[in-house]
Amino acid sequence: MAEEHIFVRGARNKAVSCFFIYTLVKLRLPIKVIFDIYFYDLLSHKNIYSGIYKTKDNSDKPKYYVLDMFPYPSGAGLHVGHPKGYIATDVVARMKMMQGYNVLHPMGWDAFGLPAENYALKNKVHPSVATEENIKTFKKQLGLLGLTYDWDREVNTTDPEYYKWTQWAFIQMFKRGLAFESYEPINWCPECKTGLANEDLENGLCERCGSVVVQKPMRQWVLKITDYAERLLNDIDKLDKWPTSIKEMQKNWIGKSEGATVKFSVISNEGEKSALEVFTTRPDTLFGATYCVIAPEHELIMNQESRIKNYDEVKNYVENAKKKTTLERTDLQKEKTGVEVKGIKAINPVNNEELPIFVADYVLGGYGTGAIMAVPAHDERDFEFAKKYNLPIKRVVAPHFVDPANPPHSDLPTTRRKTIHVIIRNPKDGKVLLLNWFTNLTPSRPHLHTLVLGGIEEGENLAVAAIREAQEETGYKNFKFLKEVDLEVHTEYYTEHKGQNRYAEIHIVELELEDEEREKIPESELKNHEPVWVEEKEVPEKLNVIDGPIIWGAYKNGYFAFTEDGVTVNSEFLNNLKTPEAKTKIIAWLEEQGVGKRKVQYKLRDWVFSRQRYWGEPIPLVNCGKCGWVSVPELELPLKLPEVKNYEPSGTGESPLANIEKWVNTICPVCGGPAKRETNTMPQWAGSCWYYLAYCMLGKEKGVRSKEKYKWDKEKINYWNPVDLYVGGAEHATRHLIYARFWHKFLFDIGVVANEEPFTRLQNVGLILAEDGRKMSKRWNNVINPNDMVDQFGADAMRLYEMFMGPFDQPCAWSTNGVVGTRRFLEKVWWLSEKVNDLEDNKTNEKTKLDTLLHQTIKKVTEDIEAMRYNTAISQLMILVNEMSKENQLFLTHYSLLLQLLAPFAPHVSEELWYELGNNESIFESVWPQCDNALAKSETFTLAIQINGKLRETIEVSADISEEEAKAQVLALPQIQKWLEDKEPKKIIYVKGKLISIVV
RNA sequence: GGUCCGAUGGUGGAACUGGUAUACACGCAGCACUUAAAAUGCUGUGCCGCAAGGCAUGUGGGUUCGAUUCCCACUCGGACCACCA
Repeated sequence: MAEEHIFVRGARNKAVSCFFIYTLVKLRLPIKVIFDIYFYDLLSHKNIYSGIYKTKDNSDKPKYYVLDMFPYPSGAGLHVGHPKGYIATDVVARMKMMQGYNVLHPMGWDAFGLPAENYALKNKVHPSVATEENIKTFKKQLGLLGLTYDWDREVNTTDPEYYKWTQWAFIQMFKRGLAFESYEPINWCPECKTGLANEDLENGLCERCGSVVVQKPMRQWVLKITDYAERLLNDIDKLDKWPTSIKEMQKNWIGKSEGATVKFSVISNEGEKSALEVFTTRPDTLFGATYCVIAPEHELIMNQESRIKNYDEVKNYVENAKKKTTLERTDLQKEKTGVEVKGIKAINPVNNEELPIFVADYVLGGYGTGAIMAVPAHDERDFEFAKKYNLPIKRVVAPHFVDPANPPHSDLPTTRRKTIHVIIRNPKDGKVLLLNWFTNLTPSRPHLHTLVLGGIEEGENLAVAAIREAQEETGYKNFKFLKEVDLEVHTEYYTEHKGQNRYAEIHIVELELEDEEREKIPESELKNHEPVWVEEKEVPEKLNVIDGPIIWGAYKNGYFAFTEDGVTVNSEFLNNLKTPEAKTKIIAWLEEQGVGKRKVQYKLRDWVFSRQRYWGEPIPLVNCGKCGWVSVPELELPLKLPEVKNYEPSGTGESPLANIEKWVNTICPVCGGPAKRETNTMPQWAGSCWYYLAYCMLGKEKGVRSKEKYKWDKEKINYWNPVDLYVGGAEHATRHLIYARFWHKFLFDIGVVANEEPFTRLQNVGLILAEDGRKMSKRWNNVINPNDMVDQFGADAMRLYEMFMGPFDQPCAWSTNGVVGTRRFLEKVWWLSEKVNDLEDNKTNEKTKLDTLLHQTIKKVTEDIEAMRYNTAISQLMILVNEMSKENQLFLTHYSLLLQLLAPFAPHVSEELWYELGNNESIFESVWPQCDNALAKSETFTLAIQINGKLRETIEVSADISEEEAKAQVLALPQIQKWLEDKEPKKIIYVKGKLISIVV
């Protein structure tokens, strides 16, 4: 009842505001007319809207479930940015309603959380009291906007009747081993005095309060979301109506990597053996491992005092690492540090090399096995560490290229040979000698430049080969060998001048020209290429072969960590295999030898599900000395949050609930013996994991009243789900949207929901920024309150503006001037009603220009709302209204169609005008207009005429003009003749319905 | 550093699978109504040029009869992730 009342008054008081009355008065209309316009339906039509926003669970109509991410009812109330998403779903809901769908569009409150609890701490009031107040404010604000929410289906996560089912799902997980107790060190926020999940961190800081988070080992409940990692990842591909950005973010967050574990044996100075297992995604580089690194938390250093020679040093390092905050540990500017663990060595299983073991905090305890094999040649972090501590770097992967300009011919055999590339420098002027290849030899590449290069002959060393090639190809006689560049490159290509496929194993040597003494270059060389001296800075540009940049880069900057795929070298039985094949082969070998196996690793961690705070769902478990952890019997649910005097968390890792002895001490539901309740509560994200199901569990049918408020009615749940359209902020990509997908998949597995994914289509709302381009915040004093906007311009103008301001999913700065614009538009629509002349209606069957525009508008608005391109839908409506304004009178049918198209955006004004036209039922009970394609089709179109790609003329032609006719008409035009200057057109391109392009 | 996205008038933005760049709105200017102002209506509004015309979609190249749209390189901005082996 209440909201119907608001609705009717909304139409009068808000959309048709005092401002409007003022206009009427100014126009000196008789007072009675003003009164009529303003109050008439309040007196007599109060009931025409009743019931249309009540959702029915049984209907012959197809269902449409449109959902908003429900808000946390904060004390600050809504600002103008919050309702953007709600307005958008409301537009869709209203259109779908008119299109004959049974629409569910509900709203609720995600009300557990720290702000309410902190408020309670400060003011000594129960969090539920403040929450209730805030909800009232929110509801009032939303009510002003004329949203279609069915408030009979309002949910609240803090309602015991609601969290009963949150607890129920937890118990199901517990029973299936998906919830387990853990003592791992976790993120601890000293300010909020609670443990946090990985998802609750922002750059190593607490997402709530911004405090520095520390690692603290403590007892906690953890949900095994990693069991679902593979399915959560794979099913992303099924979500074809989700934005790709969100899908990418989820993929990255789950972070699947495929690799292997490798067991290194560890041997102490005294000959004692143990093992060290590492995880690597590059088992193919095993021959290149030059040391191992373990995380400071690694068990190898615990209880090993006797074996580790420098135990004090190691212990000291580990202690320091523990003291570091997460922020310090992940600071990338920081240099890597570490300490060698002396007295023990790791044995590389593949070649029995003894490798030193380091402890360093660049290896994370919580990922993989907490230990790595370091391959500095092919990993940037290991490379950095190895450089710093002077550890050996052994290359085992060579970059591999296939020259795209001259790929090998598949019908020819390939000659493989060791090749030398020679960088020759003249010390006098610093120039570099390149070979310039003759164009007739390399027609596919007219300006080919290479280094001096050639094959290494049997028994030749690099220096000898380099000097020999340099002499032969350049004629200079005296060179000094400077160095070999530390890189081997493999390149495959086709030599045009020799007609062969080549596979070159390239070694790189630097020579210096000693003097200018020079012989004539042999004819055989000179017919292919000529040597040219090039300024050093021009080399990168000139050296235009596929392997040029990497070779020159290695020469200039020295060796770098080559982390890409390539070809394995220096690795015995793996030699000459490309990286993927090498991986397969080494994994097979490891498994055969029993020293390793294939392993898939995820970045996603298990979900730390305990909070040491008061305002959350109690975890429904009891601990019995005899039976261990036992779940609360389902019949006793909900396990209600007890009243407490002091909300202050102890900070010791116990929740405030621990102090309530009466509540804590209970009896074991299994053996009847004494037992203690779990005192941790659930995290804020728990309640939002299934709320979209709760809306479907609430429906109140006449005469059917269940004792339970929420009833797990599978029929109803399966009728409405999955959600057809889900709208909310992108910031939930890796939190709520992963948790909810996990929770839903679990519910699917236990057979209580029918589909595997909860949200069919997801749409992100772009943030509304303040007029100054910053985020709206009390801090900047730039918050705009929707209530003020509604008072000043009316709810419809505000709704319309938020939908018009830009693409829906993009951030956009607020502009109150923009609201003035949409307000003006609505007034134009209002005054158009004066021009409606129903007597003339339908008397003529002639198709008018307005018919065409109107039906084009129907098509565009329908498609645009469906695709959530509201800004262009509204601009089309504006075009239509501008056209209608030019007419002296309007047909009733035309004007009615306009109102129907406008209704989802501006429900108050449209409803009112609809009534003024003499309709007795709500505009939202009318049927959404259908586009008549025959009417939408234009009789003529503007043909553009281009000459040499430039627009020169446009002419209006009949829509069904033929190609020949069009060409003839165009060529006959004197303006066009002028451009052609008597020249014969080379080509005439005709694009139907668009243009003619003449090439002269 | 990685991944993704974006860059169009004074401003927010439009342009379907390559086909008339700047729709729609804001702002600005002029005119009408008014004693005046506001409101409203009409007209104009990318840049250079008297004009014919030329130049313009971050910068530089390429493909094409034709590129805001496709390809390559770069610059700037935003979002997310960030020592994940």
